[in-house]
Amino acid sequence: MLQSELFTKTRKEAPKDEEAINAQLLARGGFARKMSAGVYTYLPLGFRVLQKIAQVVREEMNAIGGEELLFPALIAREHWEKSKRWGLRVGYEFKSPAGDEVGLGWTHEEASAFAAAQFIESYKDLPRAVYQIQNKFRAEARAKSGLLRGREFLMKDLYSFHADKADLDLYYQKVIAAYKKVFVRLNVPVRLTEAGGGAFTDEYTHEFQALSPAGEDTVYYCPKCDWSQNEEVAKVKDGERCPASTAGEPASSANEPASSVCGGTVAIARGIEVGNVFKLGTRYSEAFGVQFTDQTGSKKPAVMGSYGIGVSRLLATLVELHHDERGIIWPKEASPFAVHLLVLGAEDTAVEARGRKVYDSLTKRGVEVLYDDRAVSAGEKFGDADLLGISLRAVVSAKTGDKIELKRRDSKEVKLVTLEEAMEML
RNA sequence: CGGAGAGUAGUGUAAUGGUAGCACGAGUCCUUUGGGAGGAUUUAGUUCGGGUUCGAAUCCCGGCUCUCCGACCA
Repeated sequence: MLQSELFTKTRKEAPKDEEAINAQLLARGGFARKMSAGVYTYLPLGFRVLQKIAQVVREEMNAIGGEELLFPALIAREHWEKSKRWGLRVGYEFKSPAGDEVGLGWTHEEASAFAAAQFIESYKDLPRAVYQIQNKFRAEARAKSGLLRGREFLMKDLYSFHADKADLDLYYQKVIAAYKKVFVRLNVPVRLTEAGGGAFTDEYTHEFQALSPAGEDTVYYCPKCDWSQNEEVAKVKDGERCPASTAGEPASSANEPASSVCGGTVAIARGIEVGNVFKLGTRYSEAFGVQFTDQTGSKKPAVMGSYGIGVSRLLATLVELHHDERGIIWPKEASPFAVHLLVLGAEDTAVEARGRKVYDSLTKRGVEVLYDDRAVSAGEKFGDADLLGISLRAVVSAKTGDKIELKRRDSKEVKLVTLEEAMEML
């Protein structure tokens, strides 16, 4: 991609109606712009990041047997009525000019159960898991924190169906493991945190909390082990002894006797909820008739689970977690391009030709390159490179001779390599 | 939804009752090219509706929008 042809431009100053760091940097870089409170356009650069994140999520969901599909966003009132979730004042609900009453999907337990009911008939059809990556709509009373809490946001939601609770428990742990992989790949350290179920379930649930001052949840956690609870369910406060019975064990039960051997002291921090997992039981399968015949010939409702990752929230979280005074620092797997190639002094035709050759060679090899071919000063190119935060910067100029200067955005080190060496690395 | 604050060229800001100014951006021209360079020139604005006043960006009332705190919430 030639930067001179990019749809967006960067800005030196942040819009004054954005206070959150994620919104400021994303707006300045031309990744995303607000259209109204809590509603953002993902511009080409931001959309690329979103797709990178989605791809990581997709790979890990596929790895645990998830099948991707796409549910409708428009869900008729009758479906919400079945699960008694019409009129909850969580979603956008309205009557269309044609007279039909619909709710925009703020979650898809109804849609997934409706679909599953049509295909799950026997214990041989279980377990199954489907997921989608789709915009969710929520009537937030107050959108805030830039892209962290919007009224329309991109989410990955996975729904699983099981013959019994034991199988759900097994899959629940598989999803947790898969989520951990996602967050490791995206360089988002998380705490698996116990929490309440909100409008989804009465059971205890788990959230993946990325500790950050920008977060809106309050998390109690133990720095010495994995124990972590959302304040909405926490029975201890900061400064108290860690209630975990064993260090390193996932925080799976609040009711465990506190025969503490961890010895840590509970700390408090703000957290961004980037993922969550729910055991739904049979509430939705009963409402929608997701039934199967077991080995003995009797009919049973499937046991369900649902699991979410906020894809657009993750994008904002990445910015909150990884930035410096100059701009964003994208982790490699989320970077909109693999390489940001800068050519300096391109009015020298020899330099211009070398820059073009590097761009063509890398592109031909399948490397995604943003090529800054603009006729602007070196300072402006460097400034934009730092702001855009592409994980690897390459410079071609009179100074680099036949070589290419490489610098990772998250490092100060630069090294000179040949085009061949660069091709090897990428 | 309760409370607070803010809306001035594309962007960021000044002007507090008396000629709407500056910077950046954008256009044209010249110079410049390893950390947002310089000069010349052009462009473009008071959120909307009422009111007070000789006169309103400025004061008052109402609407709309945005931000922040709270409630709620992935």
